[in-house]
Amino acid sequence: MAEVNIKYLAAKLKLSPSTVSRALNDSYEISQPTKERVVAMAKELNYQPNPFARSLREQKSKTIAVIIPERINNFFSQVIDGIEEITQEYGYHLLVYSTHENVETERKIVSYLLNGRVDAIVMSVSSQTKKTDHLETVFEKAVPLIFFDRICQEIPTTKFISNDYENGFKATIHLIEKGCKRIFFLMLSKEISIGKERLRGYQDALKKHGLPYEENWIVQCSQSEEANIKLIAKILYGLDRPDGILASVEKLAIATYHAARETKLEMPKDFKMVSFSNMKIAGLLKPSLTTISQPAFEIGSEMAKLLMKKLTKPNQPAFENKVIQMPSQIDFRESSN
Amino acid sequence: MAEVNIKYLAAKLKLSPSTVSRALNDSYEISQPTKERVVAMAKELNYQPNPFARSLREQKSKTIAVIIPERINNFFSQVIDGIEEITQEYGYHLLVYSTHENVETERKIVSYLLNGRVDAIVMSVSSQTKKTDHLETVFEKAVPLIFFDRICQEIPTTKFISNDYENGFKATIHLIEKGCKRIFFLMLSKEISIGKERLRGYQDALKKHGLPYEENWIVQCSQSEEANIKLIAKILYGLDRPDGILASVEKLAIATYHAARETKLEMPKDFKMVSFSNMKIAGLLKPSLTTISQPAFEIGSEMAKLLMKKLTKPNQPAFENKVIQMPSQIDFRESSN
DNA sequence: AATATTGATGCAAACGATTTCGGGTCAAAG
DNA sequence: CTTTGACCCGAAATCGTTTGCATCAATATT
Repeated sequence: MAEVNIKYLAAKLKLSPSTVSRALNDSYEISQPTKERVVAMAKELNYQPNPFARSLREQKSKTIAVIIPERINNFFSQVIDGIEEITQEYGYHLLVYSTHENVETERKIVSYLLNGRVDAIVMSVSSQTKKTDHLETVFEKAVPLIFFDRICQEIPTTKFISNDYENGFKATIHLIEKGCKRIFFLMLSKEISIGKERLRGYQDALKKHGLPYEENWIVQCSQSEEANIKLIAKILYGLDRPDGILASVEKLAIATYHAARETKLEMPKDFKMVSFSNMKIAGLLKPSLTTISQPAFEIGSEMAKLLMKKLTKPNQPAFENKVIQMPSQIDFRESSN
Repeated sequence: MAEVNIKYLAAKLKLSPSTVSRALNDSYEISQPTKERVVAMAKELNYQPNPFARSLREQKSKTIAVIIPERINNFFSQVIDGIEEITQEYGYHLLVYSTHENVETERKIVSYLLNGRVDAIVMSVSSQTKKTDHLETVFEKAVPLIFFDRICQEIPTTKFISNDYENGFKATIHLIEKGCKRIFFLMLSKEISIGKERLRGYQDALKKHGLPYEENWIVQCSQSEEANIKLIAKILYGLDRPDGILASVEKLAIATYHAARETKLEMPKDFKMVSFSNMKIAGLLKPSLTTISQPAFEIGSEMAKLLMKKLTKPNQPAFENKVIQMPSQIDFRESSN
């Protein structure tokens, strides 16, 4: 408990706390010899400035909050790795929260962060998020905010996504070219942005090829893995079952694999599938999965660069209200062949 | 910027800051009507106490650091989910750091945390960690510390692992029973604790069945995925190639899948494999993978419970120097059949 | 030679909360 | 009529930094 603080250091050096502080911060007001003396003593006593005192005084925390819908997800893990890559250089810390796709949790987390605990928030909204008043509050309180992947269009700030529309389109065209006529679209929720964009791409691709589609081809799944498997299995059992599936998120592709096992249907013979996914082992699945993978790490590092610029340089403007698209990569594999 | 603080609240209510503080903290010294008036006003103005002022005064941060070797790993993600499940009930925050299996990074991270920024540290050491002086410093500074999975025996605190020895043993026996005679053991590094325990189990199982093994059957892999694939492929190409593999961590099992592709060898025909892994989709691989999966979520939540007890109750003793084992589960699948 | 300037340092206030100490009121008890 | 104690509240110190302003000596300027 005998913490070595700046006062203790000052006493040891027979200087005032202010001089010590300035010396450690390399102020021009302090003479070179004094600086060296102070720095040496600080090192010797292993002095570590108290972060809270500093934060209180400076009104900044050197901490950034990252809010994601789920942790067990390669995409989000990679994004965080990308963020950390940049922020750690600047000595920033990362508070990571998972909403577990629950809006109430999301609201609670956000409310914890409005008191200055973090200097900025990076988030991907939950699939249940429809009302966005809690996010507007963040914006109004002038806490720098960046969205990625699951973005919130209503808030005028910078958002990072990949070319979702284009890839929804391309993936659908790919399935069509492979001979699919009845392509179903699996999505988590009508609310989330990426779902919508990918869906638009899907719809436009069908339209372009003059393929009609039924409303019930657009399947809304839930949070429960089991329920999703059941739902998809039911669809696969149906008389009017799909010969192609576009899964808008990884977990639905996995549910489809399980459903295919249950129904004893085989990809790509009985139906083909393409999925948005950042799974590294997509190529090792049976059958290997055709994926559209986002540049997750780069999305993270780009966001962090933007943040660091804003937070470490003086007089930075607020984030522009724009959407930055980073291209995904499509890897064709057995599941759609 | 017009932050509503306790002084502002006090002025509005024509009370002193101390009374407001007491009222909000439900002190017995404040009359019921006053309390209600204060709480109502606080709610109306959406007052949020400044966390740094509080932390500075209270000398605690309500924040816990979680340090893991890598983020893109189901096991660690699940552990963090388990930790969060408990800590969020208590209003604690989680700072998450990845060492990327790098000791230097680990040292740096740890040094950032010695100034009171966090109330406790939960960690799994990097595979490169051999010298442990930086961890001893944490212990000496009396920052509560818990290890899990990759533990550090030298530090006298509580550690959480699963029954690694037993499972290394069982997995090896299983391979032997399936007819394997030349079982190789893949590990990340000789340093890490779990590797050692799992290795002991492997060795004892062989010994029990009177099977000799060569020193070079114990394969030390690296951090580079590519290098690992090459190394394993080379082993599979060898004349004295294995007919069984026990992978002590998930990423080596995956590397083995890739190596098998390269060498055109097929599991389980040409060789069988069992791996420690928390992959959810082990059953969807080709071939599906026999796994030993740790109760990751429970390890996380148990650690968090212990932490919360220590941090929220008065006069708690330091963590006992003991290792708590939580049983893993083995799922037999095609790869070892 | 008197004054202005510069350089190096110290004093004290501030950041926003909690808490120790102490003061005042009022009713019941002595 | 005083004493006691319960009850309610405010002033001020405190946590560890940073920083505006004051101080004081030495040097530069006129």
